Amino acid sequence: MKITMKDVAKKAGVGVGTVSRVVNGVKVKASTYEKVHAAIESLNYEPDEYARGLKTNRSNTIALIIPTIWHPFFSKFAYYVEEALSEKKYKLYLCNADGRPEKEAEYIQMNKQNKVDGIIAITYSDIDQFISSNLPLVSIDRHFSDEVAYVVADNYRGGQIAANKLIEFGCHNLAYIGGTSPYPNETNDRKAAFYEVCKKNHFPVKILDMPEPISDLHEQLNHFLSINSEIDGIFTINDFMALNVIKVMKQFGKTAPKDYQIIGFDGVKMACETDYVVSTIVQPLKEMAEASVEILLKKIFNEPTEQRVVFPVHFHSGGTTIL
Amino acid sequence: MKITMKDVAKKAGVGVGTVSRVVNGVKVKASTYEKVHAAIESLNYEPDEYARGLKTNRSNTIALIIPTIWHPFFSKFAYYVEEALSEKKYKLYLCNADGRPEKEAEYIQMNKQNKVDGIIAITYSDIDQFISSNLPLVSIDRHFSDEVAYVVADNYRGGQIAANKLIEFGCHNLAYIGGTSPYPNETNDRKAAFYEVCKKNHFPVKILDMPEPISDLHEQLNHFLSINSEIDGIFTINDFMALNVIKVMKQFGKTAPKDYQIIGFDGVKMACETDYVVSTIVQPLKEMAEASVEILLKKIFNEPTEQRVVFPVHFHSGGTTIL
DNA sequence: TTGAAAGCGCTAACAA
DNA sequence: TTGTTAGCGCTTTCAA
Repeated sequence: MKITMKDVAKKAGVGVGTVSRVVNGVKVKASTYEKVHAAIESLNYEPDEYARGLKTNRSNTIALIIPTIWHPFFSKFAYYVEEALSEKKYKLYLCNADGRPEKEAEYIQMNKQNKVDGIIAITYSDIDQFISSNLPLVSIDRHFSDEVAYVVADNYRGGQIAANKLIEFGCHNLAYIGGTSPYPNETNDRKAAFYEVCKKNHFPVKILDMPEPISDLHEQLNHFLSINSEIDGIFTINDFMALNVIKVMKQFGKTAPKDYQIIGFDGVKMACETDYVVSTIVQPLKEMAEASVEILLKKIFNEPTEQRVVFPVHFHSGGTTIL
Repeated sequence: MKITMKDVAKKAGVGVGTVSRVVNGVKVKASTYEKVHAAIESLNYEPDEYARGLKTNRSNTIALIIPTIWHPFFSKFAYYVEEALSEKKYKLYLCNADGRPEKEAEYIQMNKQNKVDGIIAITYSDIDQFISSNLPLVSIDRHFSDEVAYVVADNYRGGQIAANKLIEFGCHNLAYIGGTSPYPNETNDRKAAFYEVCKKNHFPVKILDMPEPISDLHEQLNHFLSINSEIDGIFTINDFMALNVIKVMKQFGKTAPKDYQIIGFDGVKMACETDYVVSTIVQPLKEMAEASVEILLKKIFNEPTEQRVVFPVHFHSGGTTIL
């Protein structure tokens, strides 16, 4: 049998309202508190969250929508989001959307169903239609509309830093390698900034920009790198692309940083205690996760909040550049 | 204003019971269905999950407790658990317990609060006290009691395979390097099996077994490997330990598989499309995740189920062995 | 300060 | 086949 407030009330010799007050920390007479508290303890009472949620329209739960948790960038982000939420007594629904916009839509619907109070999303699919202006939503790396808050790293600055570092490290023939999502997001700034800095400094720069989803990545890299064999400084859209490039270059007998240098983006580490896997432009994911949570909670409580927060990035060597 | 069943019923000119039937897929007259369906669509009605949960005592949610999502082994597991649950229309609460048993306990309590229907846990802390026999719980890699189901890889066989492979690959001086959790789990079998096979084949074998939490890992490895410089075949408790060993060996000027060979355990890959990072004993994590979900759902529905499922492991080369 | 009571939106038993 | 209704366990208003 399930213990309810009624049981506690009867045992303590008070009304259910009083039990509710004690449970919710509303002030009651000290002696009443003692009685109720004792009854709760002895019955091992736990409030039913669903009954509470029905009354209050609050679930104390938010959903995190990401492409896949099985990727160090997203799992690190999820890690910090969960940490921050846990501190505020919020629970986290995990959604691996992975190219299924209908799954994203489903979680967004859950806001109307009272199952989630808000959503943090890293999404590259076309879900604009599902996003209403009164849905508490924080988006990462992508701008939906002026009503949707978003948190982003300084992608533009990142592209500049990458170009400057490669030039500083003595590269002469630069290249950018990346993919472009069909739905615009701010990661495109990385390429733009890189290109501009190269041009401004009169360095030749080749671009390989593949529309996503990318097929025959390996082949395309192979082709691009073989017809442009003079390339000695590469900037990639992210660290995983850098790893793929490194693999292809190895087949050509080239290793970094001896024969060329390469800088990725994201600052991927496998886990908390491990090292960066390539030289990279690091996004402050912890801070970004915490900011997302903070903004989302403000939205949920209808407090005023920033609509766009930009975080600084920095270069970190991972052994694929000379420094 | 929130749209409720009452609104739908009024609009469709039926009773709320009928709306409920339509929503839950119970058979009604075709014409009634049409009317109700049309009303639902036009009002954009979404059932309140909390009201439903209050009645049914079901949340269609389960919690996944892991040490940290920011680790490819756990994030891969979480990925497949979420996939399997999503298929069954279940939602997943993510809990990074990370050495905080009180956090694990909190999620276990949530079962009583009706917030979760069951739990899948990978835990190395002392939570036996919180686990009652009627809690639907599936444990990974660890046996709690005969009432708690658990899913495990064939750790013993894994240790045997590792020893046999190293011997087959020509190693003569073997070593096991691992850590031991204060709470017993089946990963200890890896060491035992490895040791036995080495002994049976009359190969010398050195053991470095560090009690967790491990302090000065680097120093301990350094010491062990320098006083046992003859070692040319190493088996580690997991892939991350292998990576640490590789780092230390590099400082001694030794690289695998040229100067020694090393096999880890787990089969860690950073993400779906990437490669294994070391030669390793692979656990079939996808199958284990799916089995966990299946068993848990059976427990939730009070169906009979296995209490212990063991999965086979296999060797996979990741370049730190000659084959 | 507290008890009684009215719902929150839904499901399911019962009656029609 | 369908409508009516009694709660599920809680919060919160209103009186006392």
